[in-house]
Amino acid sequence: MTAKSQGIIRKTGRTRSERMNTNSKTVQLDDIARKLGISKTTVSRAISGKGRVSAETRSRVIECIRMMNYSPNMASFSLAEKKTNNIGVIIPMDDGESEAPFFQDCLMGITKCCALRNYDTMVIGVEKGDHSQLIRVLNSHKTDGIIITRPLQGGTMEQLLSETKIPYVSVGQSSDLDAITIDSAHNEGCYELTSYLLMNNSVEKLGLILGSMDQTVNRSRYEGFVRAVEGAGQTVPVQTVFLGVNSELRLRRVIEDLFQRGCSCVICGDDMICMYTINLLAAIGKVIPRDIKVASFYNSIYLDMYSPPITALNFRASDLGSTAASLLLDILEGKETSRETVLGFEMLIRKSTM
Amino acid sequence: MTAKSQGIIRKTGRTRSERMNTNSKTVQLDDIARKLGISKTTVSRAISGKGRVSAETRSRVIECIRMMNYSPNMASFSLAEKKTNNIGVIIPMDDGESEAPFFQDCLMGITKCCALRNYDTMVIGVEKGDHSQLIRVLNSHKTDGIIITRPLQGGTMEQLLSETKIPYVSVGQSSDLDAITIDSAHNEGCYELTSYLLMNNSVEKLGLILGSMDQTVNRSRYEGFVRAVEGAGQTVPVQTVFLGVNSELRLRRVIEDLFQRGCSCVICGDDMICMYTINLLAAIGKVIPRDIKVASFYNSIYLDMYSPPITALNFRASDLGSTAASLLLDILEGKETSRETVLGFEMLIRKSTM
DNA sequence: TTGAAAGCGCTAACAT
DNA sequence: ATGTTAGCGCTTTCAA
Repeated sequence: MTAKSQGIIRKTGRTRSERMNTNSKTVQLDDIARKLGISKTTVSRAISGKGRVSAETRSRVIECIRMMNYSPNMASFSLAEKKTNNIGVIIPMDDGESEAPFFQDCLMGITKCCALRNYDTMVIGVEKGDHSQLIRVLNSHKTDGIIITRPLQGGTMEQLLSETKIPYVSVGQSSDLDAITIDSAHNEGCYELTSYLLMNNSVEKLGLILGSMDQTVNRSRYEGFVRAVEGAGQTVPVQTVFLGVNSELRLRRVIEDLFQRGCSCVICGDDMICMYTINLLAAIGKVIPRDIKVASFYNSIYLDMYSPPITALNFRASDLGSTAASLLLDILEGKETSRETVLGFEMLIRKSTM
Repeated sequence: MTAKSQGIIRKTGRTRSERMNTNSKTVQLDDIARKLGISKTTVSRAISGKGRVSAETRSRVIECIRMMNYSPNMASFSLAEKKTNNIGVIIPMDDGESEAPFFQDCLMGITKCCALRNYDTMVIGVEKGDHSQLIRVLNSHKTDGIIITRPLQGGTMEQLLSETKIPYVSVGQSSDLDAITIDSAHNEGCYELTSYLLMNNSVEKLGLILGSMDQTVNRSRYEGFVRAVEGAGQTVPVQTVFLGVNSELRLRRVIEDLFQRGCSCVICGDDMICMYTINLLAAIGKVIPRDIKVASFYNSIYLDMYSPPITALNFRASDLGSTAASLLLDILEGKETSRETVLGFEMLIRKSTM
């Protein structure tokens, strides 16, 4: 190749402008219609499966789509269909609770399920009293449905969702009695675990530390606990039941109280509380289970790693997530779903209560 | 009120049909244009600020928008503007790594920053070798930009992104040398911590346990470690350096080796490895720091809770996230940004190495 | 400063 | 079975 003064020496690859031409003009319905000498309506029908298209045309379209690497523009689809193929997941962003591995696991389950069904997942962060992100998403119609991962007493979010008439599923009991919910059997699980400690494990003085009672899940836990205590013919040990414990400082005092009042066993409301508790116990030189037995109403991968192993209820957060997503997508597709789904639990009896 | 046979007794609230009328027809540009007796073009201009509108018209529009509770339909906006106001966040979904609190924290930072600038966050889960979710999102044009939270050696994701010509930011060093990156000073931090242990802390036999070397972050860590060792006039203790440790089983054997080879101190590559290590040490009755000193190249809220407190490098994952988002949004708005941003670290010297 | 009309890329009546 | 045409709700030339 002779390179004149104004010439360009072409490398082996394509030039920049060639690349631009190939890539920047994204192929769309019209392109493949023209290529095949048919109308875009037919192409659209071949793709969606709605309306009749001859088997041959369809396969030609399918083929061509792959060849030309076509994929539909969601914005135009959404505009025409009033459907985004997105769902929103409301996740708490408050410091102190948002760290809980539950939400991450749950989100994983949701995302995986959605991906399988051609949906995408939008994160909606809410802090206590700040629903601006949720409101923005609702107003802009960016999602077809919503999953609540931490329903609160009062149901402010549910109210917003109902007003917008957007379908939603709540992971955990909702204040909205009409809401579709998917929940772990917290109530039942806590009942079982508490009963076990009381009966089989002959614990005398039982303590309980629960987080914020704004969370419906903590109410379920408490109910299960109370049922078990009363079922064992005892009265709820109000002296050693601590509700609404939501700071490390507060927890520190609670633990002192526990010892002062002679508790031989303490149940922690969830994994985070339990980890803090274990840590605080170690810091004051107390040994589990010698000085005090410890159990948790919720397990997690982190809790799994402690030694001694902690007796706990095991729920699969990612299953909850994927089931929630599955339910929501069913609803969006117009299928009937049951109003309340409950997933089971596993009781892990381990050294911490022996 | 007299209720005739066919009469309806109206409760105090609005009837169902009234509610339907108020809510179900979402107000749009036309509505507020008609209400004000002007064209929707003018309304559009008043809102966007593009094109001249009289100050008075503008304020009337603004007022009316608030009154009628208007908010634009994103699908139509996107179609017209080729802009979604969404960004995608790629998060690893592989079992065993996706649990790391880093990604959750990072995501929080991203979401918060995006919300402030009127963007929403879409979760894109990738597993090793499975980029289908990413490809789907790219093809459908659901996001304006992408954040990679765990860049890998080889840069397959970066390649996909480059082909699509979608702007992206990588949290951590990228194989794509042109990529915009935001990173913690891992290299420097690991250098400092290792140097400290070697010099001030007079550790003789140092061990190192790192996760998968596919992750660019682990390469940075290793570089810092090596620099420090050589800077101290020593040679890298290959006998006690374990790279690519990515399972608990593997870790178990590593820890046995550590003791066999007489290590007096071990550095863990990250918080997850460190937690497992602490747990395994406890399980075989080893006491920190009496039997072995322990440090970590990455801190996290969970590690914070252990006792004894663990010497570690502290980086703020949520800051990384929000900075990444901020950079990406700047790029999307056409601002110039620096190609490489590095956030500092904090060295937490604690009991585990004393 | 404002309005009319075309167009973003798709779907869906309604024809043929 | 396939094509024509009219939107979906916004932005944006181009006129006035």
